[in-house]
Amino acid sequence: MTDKKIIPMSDDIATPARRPLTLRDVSEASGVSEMTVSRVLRNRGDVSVATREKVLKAAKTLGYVPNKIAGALASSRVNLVAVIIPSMSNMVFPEVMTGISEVLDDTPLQPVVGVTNYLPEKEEEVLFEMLSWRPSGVIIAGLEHSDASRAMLQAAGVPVVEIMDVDGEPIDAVVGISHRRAGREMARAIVKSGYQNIGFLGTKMPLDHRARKRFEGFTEALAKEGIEVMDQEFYSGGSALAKGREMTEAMLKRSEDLDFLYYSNDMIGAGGLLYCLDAGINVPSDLGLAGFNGVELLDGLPRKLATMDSGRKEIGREAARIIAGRTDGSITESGQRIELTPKLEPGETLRRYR
Amino acid sequence: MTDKKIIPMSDDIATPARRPLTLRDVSEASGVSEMTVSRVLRNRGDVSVATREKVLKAAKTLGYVPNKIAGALASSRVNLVAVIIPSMSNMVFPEVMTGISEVLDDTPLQPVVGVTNYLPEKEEEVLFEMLSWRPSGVIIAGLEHSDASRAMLQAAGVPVVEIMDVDGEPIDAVVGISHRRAGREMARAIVKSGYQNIGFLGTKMPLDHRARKRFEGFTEALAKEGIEVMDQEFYSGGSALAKGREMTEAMLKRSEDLDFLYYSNDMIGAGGLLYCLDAGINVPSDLGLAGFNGVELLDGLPRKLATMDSGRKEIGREAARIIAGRTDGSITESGQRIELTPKLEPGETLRRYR
DNA sequence: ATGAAAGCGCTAACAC
DNA sequence: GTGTTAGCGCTTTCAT
Repeated sequence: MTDKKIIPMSDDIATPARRPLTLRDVSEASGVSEMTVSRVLRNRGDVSVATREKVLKAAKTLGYVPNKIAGALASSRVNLVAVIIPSMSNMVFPEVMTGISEVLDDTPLQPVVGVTNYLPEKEEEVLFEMLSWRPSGVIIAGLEHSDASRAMLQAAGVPVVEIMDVDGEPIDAVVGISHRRAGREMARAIVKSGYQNIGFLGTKMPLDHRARKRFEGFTEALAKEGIEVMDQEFYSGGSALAKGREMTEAMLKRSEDLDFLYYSNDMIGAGGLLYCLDAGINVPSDLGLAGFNGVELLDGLPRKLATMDSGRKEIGREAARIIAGRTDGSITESGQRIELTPKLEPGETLRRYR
Repeated sequence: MTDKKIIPMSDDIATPARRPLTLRDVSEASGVSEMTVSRVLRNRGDVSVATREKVLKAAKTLGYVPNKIAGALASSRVNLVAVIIPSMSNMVFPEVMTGISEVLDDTPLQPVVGVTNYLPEKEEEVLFEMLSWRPSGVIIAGLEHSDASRAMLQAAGVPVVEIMDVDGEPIDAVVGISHRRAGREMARAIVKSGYQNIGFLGTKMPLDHRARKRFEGFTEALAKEGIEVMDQEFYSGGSALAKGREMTEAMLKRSEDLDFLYYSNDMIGAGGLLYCLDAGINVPSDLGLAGFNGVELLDGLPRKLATMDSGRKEIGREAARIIAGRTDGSITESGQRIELTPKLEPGETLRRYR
């Protein structure tokens, strides 16, 4: 085998399709008009089985991927739903997304996520960016938005669902829980269980309006019982579990009389719980603990933390249902309001609850 | 004041802009041609300060939001990067996203996420959907794709970066760690620490190729030392922490001689650790434990779990850098390969390491 | 520094 | 059942 044939590698073969394929390519390959090709590819209108198959075959062999940009411009229909949330890394929004996806998966709609990091300016940016894609609807966390953001949402001319929170004035539809009420109910449950000296531990987040509202509801309900929060501390950054641990230790050391700690989220609550167990503190008889959110992630802790389920998945589902319904015309009204009930989960860190 | 003027509320005022505003509206409002308005709004070309301000003012008062659909079609430039990942709910991909966003935030590019749930068919769907928006690049988890998916990626004519894993044949660029090597190194560290009777606990996920490769590397390295995995178990669904707990208990009960447990991820590892501490098992002297991923979330556990950092954020960053560089022309080559080194974090659950 | 014309790739609306 | 025509709202290109 001395004389091997040398086959030059053509660039055209090595590098596939520089120019993305268009309908026209499929049209030419199948000998069917662009319009009919378009019909086949979208399952619109009547097309004979014969041509349909010709087209499908051509599209497949060419590897045609339709250009939604052009389609959207021509039809002024964009099957995207903008979902704007403050953060992706805590446990709550992934669950909301799950709920949204569950519902949208049965529709032509697709969620697109934007993250604001709890910053109003960033929210404006993200919103502007997303609206410039002309989505079919917007799902946005919270009721507090800058004037500019509210104006954009109003002018967008598409359904807007504000989620998570119902304490405030919605722009259009709203799905969530009352965080004020959640705070109040937790306060009542704690007092009912016989605790009196209550500490609060939370995130240092002036822009986390929902945490703030819970705290307000909490202190308000305590005030009605003549109780004041005995000690409080706020953190920012770092691992929530570790922070919960540290803050709990610090607080218990400086305020020895505390018999209950209310955490603004389950993760720091879990950290606190782990600290208490390590330190040999008797939970819940000497010290009660409660968090917020009801994150499944934490099932498996030595003791189940008392918490209040915020119904995140359900919120996502309901919001998506509203968008889907109003997009496909099955819902014609606007401004719907769905208030879910936060559910107390007493767990094992709340003494003789009831 | 008996004769109040009654000002009828016009629909035009109450209901803002049914029709989204166009460049033309801004043009008319400002008395500047559409073309110049476009230039101002994109900071392209020379425009006199006077007209620039006229235009900006008109755009702002009208509340104009540009239509990217039209812009993208006209310019055939879409500043989106498709990011395709198997799951959003575990701790790993949110971190990858953080890395990606960090880098893309300094560019005009924007990530758009699609989730495949570890299903190849779903991956195909999501990919098709995303490519139909003609993104500027694709970041996709893993090296295993269906033929159709590979074909689409190849034909897309945009930079493709496969992330997380480097054990296999990339389509174009690749950024990740060798999971086989991660498994091998963990095996060696365990043996070096004097453990002999090793159990494995993982997810029942035939489609999680990276977990599979780790396991393969692990057993391979053990085999070299003449050691076989003594017991193994796989779970699916439920809270990872709780599952780790249950599985650990079950395994330790049926295989009493075990002196080490290797978990396929940190969450089930943490569950196992919590069980052991509850059960009064001496960790790490009687039983060693290790997980995988290095999730910061778990800092704050009673004992720091041995793990191997998979460098998720860095992977995200590097992938984004490649896409950004190739999009803006500062990188012209393709097919780059970046292998990061998984870093062993011995924590406190690995006896006399070294 | 500004404007006019053409067209991106597709679909709505209307023929046939 | 299939084809033709005219845009969708922008940007490119070329003219002025």
